[in-house]
Amino acid sequence: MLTTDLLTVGEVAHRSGFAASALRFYERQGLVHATRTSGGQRRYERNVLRRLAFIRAARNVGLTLDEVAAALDTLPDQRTPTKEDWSRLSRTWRQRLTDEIAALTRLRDGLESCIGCGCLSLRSCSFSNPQDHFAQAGPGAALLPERLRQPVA
Amino acid sequence: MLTTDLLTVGEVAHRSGFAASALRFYERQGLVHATRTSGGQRRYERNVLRRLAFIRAARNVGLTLDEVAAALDTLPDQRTPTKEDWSRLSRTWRQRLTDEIAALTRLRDGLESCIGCGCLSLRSCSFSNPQDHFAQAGPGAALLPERLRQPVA
DNA sequence: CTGATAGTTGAAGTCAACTTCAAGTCAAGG
DNA sequence: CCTTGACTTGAAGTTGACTTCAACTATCAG
Repeated sequence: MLTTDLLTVGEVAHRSGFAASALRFYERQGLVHATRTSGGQRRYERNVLRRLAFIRAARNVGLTLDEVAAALDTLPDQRTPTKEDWSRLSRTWRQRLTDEIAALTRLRDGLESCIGCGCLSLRSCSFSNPQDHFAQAGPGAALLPERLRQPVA
Repeated sequence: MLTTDLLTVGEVAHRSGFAASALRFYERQGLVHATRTSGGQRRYERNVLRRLAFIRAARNVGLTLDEVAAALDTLPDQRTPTKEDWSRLSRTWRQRLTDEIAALTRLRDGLESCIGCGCLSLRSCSFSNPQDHFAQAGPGAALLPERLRQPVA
């Protein structure tokens, strides 16, 4: 490979929309790879852009970076996803989105039927208790899948 | 008011589904209030349960605690929300849910039309670039409203 | 060759919403 | 009175996904 078409971190940052610091972070996490110049600076192959696009898309769907890493690991030898991979992985994502949409819709419709009833504290209120079970959420960031499981006593 | 119907933090925790530590945290944040025994232990009035149900419902919709606090502040003199208040506030929530559902649906439909096309890196891919603008997200937890705005370059 | 611009590192900070901890104090049944 | 379980506090830790910082170093147009 010629050095001619290698990208600097700044170029990749600009073209991918990720901050340079995020690219360094992703590298530490093993999500992307870069070669180095003799002076130690990163040089990226062009296909990193597609890989980053894949990462961003996965993040948009709500995958954690660990999940993204796992997904990328299912690809033989770290290659950038092909059409087939994309199709396979995106089917899972579609299901995830569908589930989230369904959960949000249930929540909204429960709210709809609750407006004006003031029944917040009742167990029968579908808005307060969208999933009918008493899961305890852990600490940390409130992600969508978690917050759809919070019932009211 | 008689001391008879005041609740301990453990009782409130059990009946509200919030951990006792969360109740203490909410008190520091000014979201709930408790009187104290001569020995310094918390005693809650029964209506705190409705207030907590309100908080949980708001959290389920995706409001931050700051937003919940702001919402509770719109209630005259710290009283527990009435039917009217609940109705008023929940109308805003409904819109929020509707927006989130719409955003997720757009995302999924974009994905749908992209399956098999492998077009991830193209600007025209509605899945990679759901909002057609180039917003930079801040740090911190990936919340739903944020992650729907992440485009791919 | 030089100066501006861009890149390097590890460590520490950020944010939200809590939880966990250590070291002790209170309440109440027996 | 005593024991046991519930309660108290402030400080620090947790999680995920990064960002910021300080103190250098590399690259390259002119």
